[in-house]
Amino acid sequence: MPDTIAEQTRLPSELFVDIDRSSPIPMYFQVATTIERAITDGILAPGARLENEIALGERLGLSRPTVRRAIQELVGKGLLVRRRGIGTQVVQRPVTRKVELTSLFDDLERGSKHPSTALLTREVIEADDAIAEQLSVPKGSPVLHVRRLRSSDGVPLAVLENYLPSEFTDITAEELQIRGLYQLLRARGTMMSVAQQRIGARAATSEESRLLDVKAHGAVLTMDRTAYNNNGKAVEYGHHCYRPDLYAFEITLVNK
Amino acid sequence: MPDTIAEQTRLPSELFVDIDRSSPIPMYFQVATTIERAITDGILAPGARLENEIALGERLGLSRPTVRRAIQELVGKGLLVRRRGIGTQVVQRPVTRKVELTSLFDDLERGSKHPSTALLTREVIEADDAIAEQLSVPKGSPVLHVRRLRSSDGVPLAVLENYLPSEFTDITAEELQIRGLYQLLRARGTMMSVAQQRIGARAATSEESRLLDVKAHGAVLTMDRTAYNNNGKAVEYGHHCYRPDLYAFEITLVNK
DNA sequence: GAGTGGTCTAGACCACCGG
DNA sequence: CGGTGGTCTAGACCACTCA
Repeated sequence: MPDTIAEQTRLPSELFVDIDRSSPIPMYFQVATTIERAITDGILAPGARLENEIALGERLGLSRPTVRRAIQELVGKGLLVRRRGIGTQVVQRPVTRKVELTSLFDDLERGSKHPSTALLTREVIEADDAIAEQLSVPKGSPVLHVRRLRSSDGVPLAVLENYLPSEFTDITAEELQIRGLYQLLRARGTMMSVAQQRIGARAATSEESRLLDVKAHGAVLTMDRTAYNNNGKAVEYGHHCYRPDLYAFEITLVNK
Repeated sequence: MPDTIAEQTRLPSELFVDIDRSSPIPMYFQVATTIERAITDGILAPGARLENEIALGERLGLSRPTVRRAIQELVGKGLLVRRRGIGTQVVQRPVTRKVELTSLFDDLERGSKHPSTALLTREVIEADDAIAEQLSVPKGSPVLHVRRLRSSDGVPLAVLENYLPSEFTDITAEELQIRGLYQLLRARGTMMSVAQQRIGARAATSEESRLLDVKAHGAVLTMDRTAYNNNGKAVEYGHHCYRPDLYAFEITLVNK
């Protein structure tokens, strides 16, 4: 059975009543979120074919590039697929989208869980070779070393070890207790822009198995990350260690 | 020390002599790869500030949207960061970009390692609930179940377990021996378009520790993936299991 | 041949940033 | 204030797919 062309689904115009030309939110973004909601609400069924860009643009009073960008946004999220000469379709997803306990680090703080953090270590040290290289600072320059235990609903979830360059060595233990590291950096005007992560696994150290309540030499999930601010400068290096039965990373890959 | 504005680096025009208007390769792509090469070659140093879009476009005889798209391509790859009112800068990277044994699965086949695959199982089974859901096929419909041991330079690296829907049940054991699964699908006209991955860790089963030469109940890195073709249809579900001392996933995250 | 997405142009106005 | 990127327009031509 070769590919059959799905019936084109015309989105009801009522969906788009919320788009507001005078809003500071870009039009392409408003259109993208509207279509995304139509997908998650089931108005656009999995496999359904979308209207073409031109027609959609005329209905919305928007130019083709703007509509195109909105659609491209959802292609990048992995919700739509496009083929030249064919059209745009909704990706076929499993019906039950259960995600359980899941995915990337910040999700925890957005989710309905109650995260808490215990500060294990806070010290200013001199950067050794490895840290100096990761942060692009001279060897021996002062860096803040932080070690925390992150829990969710009282259950220990991860041991977080981080190194920050000298401009952050004044971050206090009190600040670290109440707020996440990224919130602290954001409050200081540092916006994360790019991060490189490396996800792996290994056996737990004896301290990790004690902290995380994992059996001796049991498996832990690890993530090493170097993050850069919008100036291109490295502002954080972290080595994190997760309980594998409570944590996983979810990633969506697009195209090739 | 607040942000200082880096000196603007004007890329030598000689770099762009290769761009070819009549080439089928899009202009934005040619420009993007040229700039990317300038970064990796060190012509654009980490932290260097790029020419603005307009000026670059005039020099190359290209419109601003085209140049913009080229730059955006590299922002998406995490090589550049942009700030309104400021400009575009190269991300500060650690000088030694050693990646060791690394990253996502297909890399292995592109790399200089010598991959080999041993077929452990090939059978057509009826989809149980979990498989049926992942592949969006009816429960009980025939699916191809494949289990392989992937090695690199003779060292066992991963146990790969895959399920494919009925249109692929005719894939033979011989085909699986000599070519990767994705190459087989591509040869049949199936292009992967989107994939959802979930990366985690757990203790190895006794069979896995035997196959991968990992000690009993040692840690393994796992990846579950559902891949969709450019029609939005699920075409593969896989559960992979990696030796954690030889394998890790590298990811670059952009923006927020 | 008709319909689709992929690329490209030549402008325009705005928001944000630094000096 | 001038310079930057962020958004948007209204067209154009092409490559690809299907009937």
